[in-house]
Amino acid sequence: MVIYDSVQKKKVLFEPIVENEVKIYVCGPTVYDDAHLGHARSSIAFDLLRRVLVALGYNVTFVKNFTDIDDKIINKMKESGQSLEAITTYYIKRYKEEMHALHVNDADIEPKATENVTEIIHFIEAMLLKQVAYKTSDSIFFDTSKDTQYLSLSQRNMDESTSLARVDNNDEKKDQKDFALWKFAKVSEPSYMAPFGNGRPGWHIECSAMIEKHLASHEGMYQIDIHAGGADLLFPHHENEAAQTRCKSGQEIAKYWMHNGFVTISGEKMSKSLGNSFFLKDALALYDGEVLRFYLLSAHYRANFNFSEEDLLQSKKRLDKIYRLKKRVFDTTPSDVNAQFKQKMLEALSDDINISVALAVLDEMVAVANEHLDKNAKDKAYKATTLANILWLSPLLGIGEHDPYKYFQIGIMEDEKKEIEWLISKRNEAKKAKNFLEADAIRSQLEAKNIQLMDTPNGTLWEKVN
RNA sequence: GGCGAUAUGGCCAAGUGGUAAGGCACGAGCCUGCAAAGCUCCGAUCCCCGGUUCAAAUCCGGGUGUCGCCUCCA
Repeated sequence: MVIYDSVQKKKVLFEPIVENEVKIYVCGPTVYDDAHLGHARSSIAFDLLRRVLVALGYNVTFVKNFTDIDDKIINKMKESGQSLEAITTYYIKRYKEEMHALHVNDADIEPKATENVTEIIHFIEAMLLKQVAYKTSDSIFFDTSKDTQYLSLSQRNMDESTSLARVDNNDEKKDQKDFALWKFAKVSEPSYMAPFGNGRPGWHIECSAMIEKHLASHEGMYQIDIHAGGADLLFPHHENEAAQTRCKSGQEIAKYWMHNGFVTISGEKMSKSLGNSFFLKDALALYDGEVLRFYLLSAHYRANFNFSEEDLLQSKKRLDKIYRLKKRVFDTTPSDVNAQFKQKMLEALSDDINISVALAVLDEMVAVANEHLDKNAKDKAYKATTLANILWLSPLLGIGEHDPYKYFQIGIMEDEKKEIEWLISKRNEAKKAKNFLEADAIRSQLEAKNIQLMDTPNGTLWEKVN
């Protein structure tokens, strides 16, 4: 397996710290609002990474957190009058439902910041003891000057060109770069008891603490294999996490870093301030989750992804073809996966998740199978292998897992189905009587309802088309 | 202003030194009563300029465009 390490800025051979064991931590969402397409993209990207590593035989431990205490959530509390828990519980539930619709598997561990405050406090205490953190009147800050490696992750230079006075220079921070580990309690804001003063954790500290708790081996080894997240997290979030863990433990927090590219809409990044967020709930109301997954999956995870409905519908057609082939071979019992197909597929995915090549391998398999079945419709052994190929591939990519007949009938009610089938039988009678005018009239009638007919040797099939 | 990506046929998108994968759309054909589905065939010299090399989309230099990070952010 080769992956692109976003700190080394190149593809490197992936070698887990402990043979066959892979520990991955992905930065999850701050749960104060509905998830958008960007969350979907990131989740899908690393869900695929996880599936590939599992397929390659690794024993993967996958952790994704929920940030459930944060300024934005507190703002939401003030706006809505709801409790912190009510807000975060709601959005976590929504998030998980939407991820399931996208066929994103749950992480092995899904820690929440609020459930790890004790660990966070211990972490901060250790840093205070090592004097890499200091107290001001309202916060505890990390002292970036104590970390000689600071900024090594994002490789930026803030000393000279820090004329970027865009950051408000207030408080008693020793240095503009220092960041809050703990914010002391304010009236009407949630807070936790701590020996150094009641308050609540800053953003970056939770990940360091939870990684240590859930993934570190506790045998003096704090480093995990892969730390992943959106490209915007590299700085400052991951930089700060790395600094914290380095200063506390003397070790690097992660061996490899992976960052996914953004989803843009009309070429612009989605953001609150631009008001162009495309929420997942809205997307899922319009498109099937699997189609959305396949679309978001179809470009390399590091590339920026410009969302467009037109491209999504193009992408759907590609998925349709897989399901049509599945339909063709669905009545057989799967045998063994074609070894060459399997090898080519894993080869592509092992190259930093080269999904484009992987999908090309899949398309080739589909085309070759269709061609073969056109000429040898009764080749049961071939059908069995083809079905095996599809059934092997589906859980690897998280697509094509549905009943192929049902896939083409999404959104069709039972009584509607009966009517369609009744019309089809009427059309077939007309066809038998060579009454093609009537047969075509029925077909047009169905087409008007977005029902496409296909006459095959095994009878007339129908699909709902967009 | 600093830093980092990226620029491939109508659209989406691989490929990082040896004469451009794949998908969608388009066109032609096979199949079909006709369609649909499926299959076959058909299209690009890779943003511009200069350089290195026997050989570059692929390396180097200089431009231009687009996007992102530097502030919460997947």
